[in-house]
Amino acid sequence: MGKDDLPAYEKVKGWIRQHISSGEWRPGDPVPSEAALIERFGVSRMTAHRALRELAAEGLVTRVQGSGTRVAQLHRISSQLVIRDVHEEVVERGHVHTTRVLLVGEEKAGADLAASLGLRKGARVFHSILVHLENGVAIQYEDRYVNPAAAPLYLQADFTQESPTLHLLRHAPLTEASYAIEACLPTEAEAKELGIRRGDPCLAMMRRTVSGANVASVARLVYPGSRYSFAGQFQA
Amino acid sequence: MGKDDLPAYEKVKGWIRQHISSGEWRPGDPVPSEAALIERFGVSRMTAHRALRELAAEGLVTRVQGSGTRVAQLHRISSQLVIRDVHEEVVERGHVHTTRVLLVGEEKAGADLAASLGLRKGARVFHSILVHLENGVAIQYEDRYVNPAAAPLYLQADFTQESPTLHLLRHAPLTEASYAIEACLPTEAEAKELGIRRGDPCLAMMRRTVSGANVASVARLVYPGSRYSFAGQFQA
DNA sequence: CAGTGGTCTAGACCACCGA
DNA sequence: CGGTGGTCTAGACCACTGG
Repeated sequence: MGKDDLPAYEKVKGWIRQHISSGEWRPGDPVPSEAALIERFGVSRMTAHRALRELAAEGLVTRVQGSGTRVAQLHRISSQLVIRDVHEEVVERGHVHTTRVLLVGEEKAGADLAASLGLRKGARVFHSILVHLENGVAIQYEDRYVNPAAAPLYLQADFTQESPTLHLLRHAPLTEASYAIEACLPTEAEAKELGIRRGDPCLAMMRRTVSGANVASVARLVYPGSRYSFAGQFQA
Repeated sequence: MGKDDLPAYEKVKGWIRQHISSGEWRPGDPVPSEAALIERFGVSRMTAHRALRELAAEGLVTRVQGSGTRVAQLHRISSQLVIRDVHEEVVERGHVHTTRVLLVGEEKAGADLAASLGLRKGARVFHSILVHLENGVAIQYEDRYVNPAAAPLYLQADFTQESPTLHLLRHAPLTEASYAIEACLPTEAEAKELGIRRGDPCLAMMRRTVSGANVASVARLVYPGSRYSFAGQFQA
């Protein structure tokens, strides 16, 4: 069992994958055509086609109508960068997550902020500043602005029990997000709250989330460089 | 035209996608079954199935055999972080990429390095240090160790013409990679070559690539924080 | 022109879930 | 048990590529 009960298209995919990762078929080399696979595996064309189509979607082969299928030139290094709720992440490591709430309130948006949130200048926005601690050590300074239209109950939330990220996910399902990760030095306030020096490098993530028709939130998350890194991996 | 000549399965996908991203169908809500889509769109089951299967692969819906298809819980922001060849990236921005080669040579690996590369302590390894410039401005300091077994011709390469990444992709097709992104301060050498001050924060990426049975390379890539960021986005 | 991939159909059998 | 999704086939028409 095991390999025997794999679907036919998976067998075909595995066979091709093996020839590629073993180096037998080099980038640019032709991959057997659908007709050839039909003969070799005794499958229908739809099945052979699905195998090749999925390999193309995975970036392992390149297909050109009328020309054929070839081993892809560059296997890009890519990886799913998953941005998660801090609370979830810390708890999963078996550690204790606590939150220090520095500010929860309402403000009038300046021009830049209003533009980011898709609101008029001077519109009411919610503002929160928190520090997240892992086993008592500060790992993230979270400065967040929220669009009241997306999460009207934001100010009532108890952020020591429910993180802002979680509150937003619950009340404003995510449809779109963009982010940028930069290196920076902490502001004076950030350094003080994180318990680091002004000269200690930090990772800063700017994140903007959209829920349906509204921009839900813009946040700046600052991580002490010495205590946090983004990691990931990629497998062919 | 335009939307009219889309394949049927794309029309079905678009229709479902629209209902989800507009917020009309919330996470957990049921998505029309294959049978329902067959009726509504007048397509065959294979076509309806393909639409739902691809949406599931994209993470937009969840399918459970015997139960049905539902809108996925989008409770994590995730996005394809693509790590690309610097040269390609710069050229794509319409800028000029140049390289300053600081070192190309052979060394004996210390214990840590040997372990990373899967070699014995004291084994021969290739070592290169380069600076990549975009329109004459340094954007990346690349310190790389290469396993001779994976790329025997590494020392002969002209890195002003072919970046180390590209050379490795050509001679040692990528099968696996892992990375970590951190914030750090540059070393004295890095600061000097990048034209920044010792106190300027940087992004550092540690990258380890595997090709077939060999670890191909370990690299440390340092980016000036003021000139580079990793960005991405996620769309439902 | 022959060979390739892109799409689509109408049926089929199976495994699974929930009432 | 009926409804669901997972897989598969045999055949079809089309668009594109290359010699």
